[in-house]
Amino acid sequence: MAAQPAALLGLERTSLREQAVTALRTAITSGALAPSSPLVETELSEMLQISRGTLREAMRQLQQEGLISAGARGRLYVRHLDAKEIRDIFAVRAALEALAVRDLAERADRASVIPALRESLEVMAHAENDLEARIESDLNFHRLLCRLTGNETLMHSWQSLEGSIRMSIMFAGLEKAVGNMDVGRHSAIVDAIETGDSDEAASAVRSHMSWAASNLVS
Amino acid sequence: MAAQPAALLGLERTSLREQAVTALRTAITSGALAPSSPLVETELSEMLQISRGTLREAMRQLQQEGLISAGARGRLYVRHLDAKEIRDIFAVRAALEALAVRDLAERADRASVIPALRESLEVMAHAENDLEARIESDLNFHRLLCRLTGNETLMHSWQSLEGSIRMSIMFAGLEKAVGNMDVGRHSAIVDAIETGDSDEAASAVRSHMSWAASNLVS
DNA sequence: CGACAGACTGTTGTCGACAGTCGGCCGCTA
DNA sequence: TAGCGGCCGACTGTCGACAACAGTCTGTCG
Repeated sequence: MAAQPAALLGLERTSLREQAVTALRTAITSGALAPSSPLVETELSEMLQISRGTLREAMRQLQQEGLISAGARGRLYVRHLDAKEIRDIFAVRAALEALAVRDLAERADRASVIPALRESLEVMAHAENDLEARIESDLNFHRLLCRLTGNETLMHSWQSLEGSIRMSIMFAGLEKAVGNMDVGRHSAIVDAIETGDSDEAASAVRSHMSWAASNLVS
Repeated sequence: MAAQPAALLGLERTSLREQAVTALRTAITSGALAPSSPLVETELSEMLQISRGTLREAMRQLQQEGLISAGARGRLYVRHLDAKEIRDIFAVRAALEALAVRDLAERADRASVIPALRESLEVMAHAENDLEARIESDLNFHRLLCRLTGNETLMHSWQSLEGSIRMSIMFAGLEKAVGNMDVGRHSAIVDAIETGDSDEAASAVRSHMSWAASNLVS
């Protein structure tokens, strides 16, 4: 997410709230803020150098994304995931992505989406050694599956889950997670879409997800 | 979403923000706030008699739920749905609920969830004349499907969609919507769960949803 | 020594105000 | 009269301060 070169006309202007959202999101999904640790408004607002009101809006958004959970009396905590929750998250994710690939595979013009997917796989293959990069390219691929459907609601639901997915990966440890990012496995999904076999595509996604979840919680 | 009876010990202590959220939600899903109409903070805060900061938090939440969409320069509008978006919403909904019923049908103790579902159908059957009540009981049934799985993530995702579903119903008109609330159709889903036929249950949900969506946009 | 009243502290809920920015109106000018 | 520049109203972005409430500590009294 590097800053645009500000190509003359079209400046980069993000509100403090947005900046706070991304800052908190990465802080949580990177483990800088430990799970179950309390999120005190006054502390965070001072750390981020923003007012409490602005911070509150950002937290409300993260809460809706499932990265922050509410305790008694409005108190907020970094969400804690146990093994069951990780499985649950991946079950929902599987359902959403299965819908996506099924939609793509059933299209008459499905050939037009293949190049983008193959290119995404290419990027994934080139990120062999960098753990971070592999994870990012993996998530990019799966996000792309949803985006290509053009179903805004699906895209929105998936993105609401993205934070939880990242937390799952962090919770399990990066080493375990990269085991899920096999290019061959992903390639099978693209192949199924290309041949138009929607059942095969959906079941490939589902088995991929259930395997990934088992791998993470093992 | 009627107010709880405040059952002695455990009073009704809802923050202004929560009250604002539900007030705005019902205002939007009931059509009191027309789709695409601009939501001016100063106006709304005065109407609801709350400060802008409190209102902003509420709006941020509704935005995440998909009831409010953002325009240029932070301006917010009531979301507008076209036919395609309604179909998309119901496609995602179908995927989520198919996951739910599949999960329920594959349980060894699936019999334990049947009574609650049957009772929910009973309520639906008794709300023959009241359009509002039929819609509520229908949504209650579908929400119950998700809740019974015990999958918090699934429940959360479904609820994020609930507002959009209500908007779809309002957009299409209540008369069209009630055509989807046939007890027999819903009963078929419960039957499939009871017999443990997960494929049948899932496909019943999917066909129910695609029929409902077609009906709404017709 | 135990228990209870009271002050105290930490934290969230809520508010009003100021500042920045954009679109539109109006008058000036060539 | 068409173009141009500046003023004005309308909103959102952001902030700091006050109020309320629960939990904790402390001192005192039985």
